[in-house]
Amino acid sequence: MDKLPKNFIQQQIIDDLAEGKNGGRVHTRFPPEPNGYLHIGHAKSICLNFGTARKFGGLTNLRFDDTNPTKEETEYVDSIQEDVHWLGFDWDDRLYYASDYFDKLYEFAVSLIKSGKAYVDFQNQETISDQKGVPTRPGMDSPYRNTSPGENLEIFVKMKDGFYNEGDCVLRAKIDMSSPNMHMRDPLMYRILKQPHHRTDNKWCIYPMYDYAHGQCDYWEGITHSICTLEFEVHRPLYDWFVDELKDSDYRPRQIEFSRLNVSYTVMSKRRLLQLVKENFVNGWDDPRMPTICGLRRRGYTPESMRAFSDMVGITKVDGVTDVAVLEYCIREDLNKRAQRVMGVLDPLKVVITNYTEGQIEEIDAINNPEDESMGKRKVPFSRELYIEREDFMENPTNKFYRLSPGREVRLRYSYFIKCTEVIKNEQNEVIELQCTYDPETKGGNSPDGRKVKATLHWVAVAQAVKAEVRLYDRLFTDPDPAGHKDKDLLEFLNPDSLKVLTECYVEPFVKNAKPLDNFQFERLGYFNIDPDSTAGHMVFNRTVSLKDGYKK
RNA sequence: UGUCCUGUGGUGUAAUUGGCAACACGUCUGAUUCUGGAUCAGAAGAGUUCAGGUUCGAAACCUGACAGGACAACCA
Repeated sequence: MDKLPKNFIQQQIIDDLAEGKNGGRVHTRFPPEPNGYLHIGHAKSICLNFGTARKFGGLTNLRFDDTNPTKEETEYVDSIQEDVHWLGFDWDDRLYYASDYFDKLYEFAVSLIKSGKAYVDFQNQETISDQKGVPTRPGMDSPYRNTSPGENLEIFVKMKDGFYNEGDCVLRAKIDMSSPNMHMRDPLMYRILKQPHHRTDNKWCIYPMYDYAHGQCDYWEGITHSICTLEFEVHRPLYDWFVDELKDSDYRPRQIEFSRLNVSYTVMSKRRLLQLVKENFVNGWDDPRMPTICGLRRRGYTPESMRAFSDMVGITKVDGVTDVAVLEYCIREDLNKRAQRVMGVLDPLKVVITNYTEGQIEEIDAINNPEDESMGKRKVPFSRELYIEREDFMENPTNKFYRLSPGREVRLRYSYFIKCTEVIKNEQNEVIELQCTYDPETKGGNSPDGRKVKATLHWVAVAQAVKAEVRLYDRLFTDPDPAGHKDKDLLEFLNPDSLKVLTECYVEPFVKNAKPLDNFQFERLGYFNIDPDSTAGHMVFNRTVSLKDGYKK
């Protein structure tokens, strides 16, 4: 984590340091608005902010950007802190809220009014908007633009004291109505919202706008590098304008923008994620199909894999879409080294070993993780009646299929070679059972005569297996860039098969005392974890990601 | 008919700041293997959006096009 790949932001920090700016300090902040759950794009920003500061021996604050009480809730504040911690980062005692600065922001507004740089505008929203003009044409001055500072101050105090109603008036900065940058055309600083705030309750009825609050909060916290996403690029002159009015030393925070993360086959905007939750297209913010941090956590992703992903995608100003395969690579790579192996059958087909003694049970040695010897071994029960994966049998095998078929010998992992002698079907001509013979000489999985088999199958013993529910997830959308079509609604691309619930699955008894979120590899199938819905009597697994499959039909 | 930003293999990034385009994912071979996984070895795939210019030399600098994005919430 300490040696992130070099990127343009680090280069700028190096340059700033070389110029001796800010006394050699590096101080960043992660400033979410508590209006939703964090997603993997935020994870990238968290890793960038905390990781960059750490690299330069600096600090990172967590700050809730809570300037709009109509959208913000304590539920989100709590989940955000949980997610940042889970990712492996800590802000020590530097937890801040924009609302901590409401008094100071008010005082600063008063000083701007006194120096004639802010005024109260009583026009309605539509009129103000019309006067702003359009990007290609200059705007017009408001008739309230030249109200005297004294009068403005009097009005602003009344605004704060609740004398006016929502929409009656706003406080605006007096900058430049003909600026080519729309954000400089006398931007709003305060609006009236007669709404309780999740932290300040009813103390305020005027609330600062983001643009008026952010740079000042950065300044008061001693932030040196205020990293945000590209859409704030055009806000930077305004950020600088307020900081210039405020600063009283050489220190100044600097805003740097990078491109937000997009991942193929999913969406990354809080608004759209909220829609998926509210309209029940998913089962909540932590639905394992969601790109939210809590969703990915529930799905089985580890903090390590998410940090690795964050490092891999890099930091630039280029708009693009990262292939979800990169994310999947990161979790496979991590879990391959760490996950406990176990055998589980998702679509069971019964196998009876006709020459195996009825009632006999053998405890077979199995390796817990071939990538990590220190994880040791476990015992797996073997008996006459087993389940194998239905797709591991083909009655009339194609030439690329080398698993079980009539007359063919394969290995059951860690146990014996078996040969299929008979296929039993029901009236619908469906295969319901296989009769096989085993070779007692092949115990442990190798034949003393050196004969080879082409396939090794996973299996579980019928009587000892734990019955489980397994939830298989597929991409939420069928289009690589579902939000990227101007003419089409995102919902048109919802994948109807993004969730498949299997209720007749069997897993070896080893998993019995596992806890929610524990990761496993089901051999030959993929990585699975225990869903929090799981109970002692009803185990529920999520498939985090399948194994790479080299078998092409 | 504005301002700002961005254009490098399929994808994401890199190129020590002007020195014959590198890495990762993905894809495809082969070896190996009691996971069709992992591992190992290798391959294909861009001449850097285009056109000019500066230079011994340009992905990088300049000019001009073209393409994409952001900006006209009392959202952040």
